[in-house]
Amino acid sequence: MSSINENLSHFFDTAFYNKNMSESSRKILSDHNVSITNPRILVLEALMESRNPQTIDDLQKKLQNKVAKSTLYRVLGDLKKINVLHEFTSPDNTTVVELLLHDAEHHHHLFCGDCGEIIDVGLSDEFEKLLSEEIKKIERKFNFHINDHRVEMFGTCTDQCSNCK
Amino acid sequence: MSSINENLSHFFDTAFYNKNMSESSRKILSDHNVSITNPRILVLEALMESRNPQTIDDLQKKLQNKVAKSTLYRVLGDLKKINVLHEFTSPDNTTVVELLLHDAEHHHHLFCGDCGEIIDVGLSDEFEKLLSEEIKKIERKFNFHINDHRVEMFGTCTDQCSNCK
DNA sequence: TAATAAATGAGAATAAGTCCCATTTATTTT
DNA sequence: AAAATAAATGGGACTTATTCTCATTTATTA
Repeated sequence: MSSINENLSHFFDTAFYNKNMSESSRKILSDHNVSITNPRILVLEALMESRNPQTIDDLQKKLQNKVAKSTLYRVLGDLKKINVLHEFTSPDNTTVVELLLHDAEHHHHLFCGDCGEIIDVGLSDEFEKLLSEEIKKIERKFNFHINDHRVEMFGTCTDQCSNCK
Repeated sequence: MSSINENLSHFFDTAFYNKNMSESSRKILSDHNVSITNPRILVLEALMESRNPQTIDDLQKKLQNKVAKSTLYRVLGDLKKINVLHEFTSPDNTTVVELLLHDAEHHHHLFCGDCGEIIDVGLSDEFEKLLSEEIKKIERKFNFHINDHRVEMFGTCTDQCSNCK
């Protein structure tokens, strides 16, 4: 059975271990030649605060009176541009965002239709290998160049989601 | 190499073969105990006109001056409720919709980042079987009940998309 | 430290989707 | 088949998420 700690691991197994979030944030920005500003640090910190994907609304709440709405959207755009942020849409059509740190493992998402929680899920290496093979077939068949893929799983947590119990 | 005809096949291999779209639309509605109205027929016809997923905007253009915007959304909602319509979001955050006829095969989506085209893709039976196994593992691991899944693939068509050439 | 360039805040503008209600259309009853 | 009832529609107002604008502030460079 999975635990929050397991989900957190991809953050804490990293070079960021033992650094505080502000330092980590600065490093992310400087590593990508993006100027280091307070709003950017605050947004990155908010993103780091939880392991799983968050809604824009979650972020806005965390950043109330600290970062303007327009700035929040702009900073998220900046982070997408340097590929440290992944944005997607949950089945109820809410925009959701998560940090993609350099060593964050390739993963997929599990959506709870009851509470809306979104959980990062890794699939086995063997399976990913087979999926890559399958994708190569699709590339040939449709004459496409495929550079990314994602498996989304939809269901309901029976007792596990933090919001659901 | 795939062809449009192959993509169309899941429509034309069906009971709808040899019926016109209006008849098919009526049948869909009556089969689901939904009252048969003109706007519903028009929306269903517009949905049947193309094999691949369409944006709401595509539909609005097809239905200009025939179905009010509010009605279009309402009818799409009705069709979702009776499970003949699948709605999802493309990577550029556009809402996209496709008919799910009773014998439409389980399939996935391939997104072209250049032209925005979305293509229905079937994966091999063996692969789907392995994916189901993998999903069973996830259900146990996260204590979830998973009732649906989707593989999304992102890339660029090299010369194949209808809009791209 | 001054000059220049970039980023921010606040709110106006836009766009997708929903809601409301008077009218029309479908269904049921007689 | 017509009248009565119930459901669906059109049109526009409303809401909400996101983007845009521009004067001010903050960061970077000289």
